[in-house]
Amino acid sequence: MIAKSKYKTKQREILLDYLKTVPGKHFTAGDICEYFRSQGASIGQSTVYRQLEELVNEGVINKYVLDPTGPACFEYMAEDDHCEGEVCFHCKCEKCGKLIHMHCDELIEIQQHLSAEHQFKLDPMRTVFYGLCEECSEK
Amino acid sequence: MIAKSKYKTKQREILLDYLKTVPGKHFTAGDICEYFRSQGASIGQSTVYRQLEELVNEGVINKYVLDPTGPACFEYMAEDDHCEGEVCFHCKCEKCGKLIHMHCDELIEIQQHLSAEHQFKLDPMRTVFYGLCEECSEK
DNA sequence: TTGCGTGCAAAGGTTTTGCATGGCA
DNA sequence: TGCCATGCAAAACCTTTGCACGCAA
Repeated sequence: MIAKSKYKTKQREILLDYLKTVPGKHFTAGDICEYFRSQGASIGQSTVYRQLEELVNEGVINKYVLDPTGPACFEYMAEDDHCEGEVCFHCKCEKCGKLIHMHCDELIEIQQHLSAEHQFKLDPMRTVFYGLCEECSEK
Repeated sequence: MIAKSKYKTKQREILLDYLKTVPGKHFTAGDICEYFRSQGASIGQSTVYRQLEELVNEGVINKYVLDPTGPACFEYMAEDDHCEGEVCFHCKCEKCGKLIHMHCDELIEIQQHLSAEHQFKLDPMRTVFYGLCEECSEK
C-alpha cells in the first residue's frame, strides 16, 4: 500500500516542504500551482497533479471528494495526526466548510459493524461525514 | 427550501416521467441525455443540466458526490423511499465503483452519537462511505 | 547509462454560459 | 403580451496524456 517514489527530485522536496507548513488545511491542485507561481519557484502543473497522486498513494496526504463540480481537495496529514493504530475520521460542515478531526471509539464500531454485517471494508481515510457543525446548526 | 419552477414545460414533464420509472437508481446528466437521444425525444443537454439543478433545489432528486473526476450522480427520491423515519446511507466501492444502498438502524445510531457527543448534525443524504465491497475485498 | 520525473501543450470530459428562438400563462 | 425555458454552440473548468528533454541514482 505504501509505495515510495523512486526518485527524490527537487520538485517533490519543495512540494513536501510546503505541505508540512499547512497541516490539516485543505488545498486544491490549483492552490498549489498558484502558490508556487507566486513564489517564483514554479512547478509544472502536471507535476503537481502527479506528485499529489503519488502522495495520496503513499498515504502522506488525503484526497477528499467535496464537490464534483469543483476541484478535488487535498490535506496533508501531520505526523501526530497520522494515528498509527488509531483511526481518524473527518466531519465537514456543509455551511462554513470547517473540517473536524475525530478520534472516537464509537466510530470505530461503525467500521466493525459495516465489516461484520454488511461485508463492507470502510476506508476512513477517504470517508467524510457531511453535515452541520455546532455553530452552524445553532443558527 | 422547496421552490417550484414557474412554468410546466414539456421537457420538464417527460424528464420527471422518466425519473419516476427509475426510483432509487443512480444516473448522471449524461445518462439522461443519452436515454432521450435513443428515444428520439431529445432534450437539449443544457436543459437537462438546468432541470436537474432545479429538481435538486426542489428536493425531488438528490445529487451525490462520488468522484470529482467523473460526472455528478443523481437519484430520484420515490415518495415511499423518502423514508419518513428511515434514513438511507450509501457505501461506494473504491475499486469496482459499485454503490450500495443501506437502511440500517445501527447507522442511525451514528447519527445520534455524532449529534449527542460531538454536536455534529450528520447529513445522510450527502455522506458517502468509501471502502471495499465484499467481492473486491476478497480478492 | 538507465529510466524515471518533469514540463509544455494539447486532449479529454463535464458543466456552464451567451444569445436568439420558441412556448407557457 | 411578457417572461421564462429551450437549444445550440462555444466557453470554462479541472484533470489527464503524449512526447521530448533533463536529472537522479
